[in-house]
Amino acid sequence: MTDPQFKTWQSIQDEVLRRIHAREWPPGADIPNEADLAREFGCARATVNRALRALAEAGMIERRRKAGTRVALHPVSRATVDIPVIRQEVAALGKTYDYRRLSHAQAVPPTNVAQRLCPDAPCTALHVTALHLASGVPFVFEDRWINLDTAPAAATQDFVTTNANEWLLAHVPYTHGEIRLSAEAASEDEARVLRTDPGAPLFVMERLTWDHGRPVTLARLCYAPGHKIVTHLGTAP
Amino acid sequence: MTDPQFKTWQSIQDEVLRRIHAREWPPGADIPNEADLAREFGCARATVNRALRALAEAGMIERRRKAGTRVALHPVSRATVDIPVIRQEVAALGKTYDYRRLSHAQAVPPTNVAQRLCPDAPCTALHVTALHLASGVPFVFEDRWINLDTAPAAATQDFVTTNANEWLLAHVPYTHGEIRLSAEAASEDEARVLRTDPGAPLFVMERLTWDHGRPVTLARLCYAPGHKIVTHLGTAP
DNA sequence: CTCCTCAATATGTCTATACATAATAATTCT
DNA sequence: AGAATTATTATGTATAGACATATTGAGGAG
Repeated sequence: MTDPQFKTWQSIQDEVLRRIHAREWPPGADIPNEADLAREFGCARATVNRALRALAEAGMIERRRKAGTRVALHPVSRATVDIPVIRQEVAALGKTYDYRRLSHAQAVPPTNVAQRLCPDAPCTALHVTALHLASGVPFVFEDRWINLDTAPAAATQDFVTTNANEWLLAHVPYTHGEIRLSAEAASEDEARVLRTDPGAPLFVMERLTWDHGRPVTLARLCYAPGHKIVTHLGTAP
Repeated sequence: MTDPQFKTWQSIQDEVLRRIHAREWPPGADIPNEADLAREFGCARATVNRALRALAEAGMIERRRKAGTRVALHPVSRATVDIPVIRQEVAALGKTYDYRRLSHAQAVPPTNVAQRLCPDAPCTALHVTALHLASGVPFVFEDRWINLDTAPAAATQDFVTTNANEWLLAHVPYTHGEIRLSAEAASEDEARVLRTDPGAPLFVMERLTWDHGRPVTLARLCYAPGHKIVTHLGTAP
């Protein structure tokens, strides 16, 4: 049953997707193993592996050693979000970027922050608040805590001219992070800084980054009203 | 300079990341080609390719044929968001899922919808609004348009018992999509349906899916106040 | 000087083979 | 029977070699 029309891993990926959509392989079903598929498609196992691995990364199928490969029961679509540095985000809008530091102090983080920034022991932290502007208009209000145990070099910076995110990107590596997105009503302070009304719906992004299990920084970014984030599903943009 | 300590593509990825963080290869710099790196690390070129490809997918480096590989100038962090079917989202919260269709009609989409759902020609579309509930409490208000030229089978469905998203996932394949996230103030209608106050900050997700260049459906999902989306940066969750 | 063609080059992919690893199934021991 | 050990199996990964493909840059024609 060697079919010479499937030569590239992309074409194999397409054929597998077709069978899933056509319900030849319904959700939850096991699909043949790589060796059998390679024989059927008339290609090397590595090529089948490449195709199936890509589909697994996209969340369409689930793979486990020995257990085999099965079609995902609930096709979780996995979207990728590009999160640029704010300076770039502003530049992409064709506006001029400006940055203003509002406050800067070493302090003991409040419990809700400490819980995530230093869950194990009490830590010293740097608290920085700042405003990012797009052509003079408030764009993002940033409220950031930096764990000085993980990033001691940050203590030497006052972040008046250099924004904290860019400095950290350049000087403190991180291995992984977590981002929480939500909609929240503007507080009195946030409304004043962002020049909007208290209660206005704000897009809020909370970022917590880690370096090999050690928390680096927790940033809360409040976007001015009207901000949108665009992400993509599937392969092509 | 063959260094036998780099055997797996993961270890090579780590080493490349280390050099990027250590500024041995600063942002924007070209990095050696695969063949040279393979020689340096004492491994096969395919192994280096695997490592670099993963880094490129993560947005850390940029690769172009002939031009070579360079460290990304602006380290856009690329986060992956898992977007489950709402039924699963509710189930994951330990609540019981319920679905209620509110309206259903074939109609000519308003211009702002038509612009995205059928940019080329006027099209017939199906308009469905529905409410998703978690343990009886309004969870998501859905306002969806379905392009009947792309998905004619949808015209036979009334979506009273089957929710449109799940039916579409099961019957109409899509190749890619776009998701827009924003925070918006609840309108009168939205507030009434979601049992909240007009002006309350709502997390809004607009999804537009395509099948080979043909728009399938445009869905606007308004989450009840308090909803958060969590995403991950880097490899490990 | 500009446009075009062509060769050089780095990444992209495929193949065949081999071994590693995780997880299950079968078997043996207590 | 129940626990511990071993075998089996499908995926995960590494390798060397080959060819494909996109781009760039140089050289030549107009």
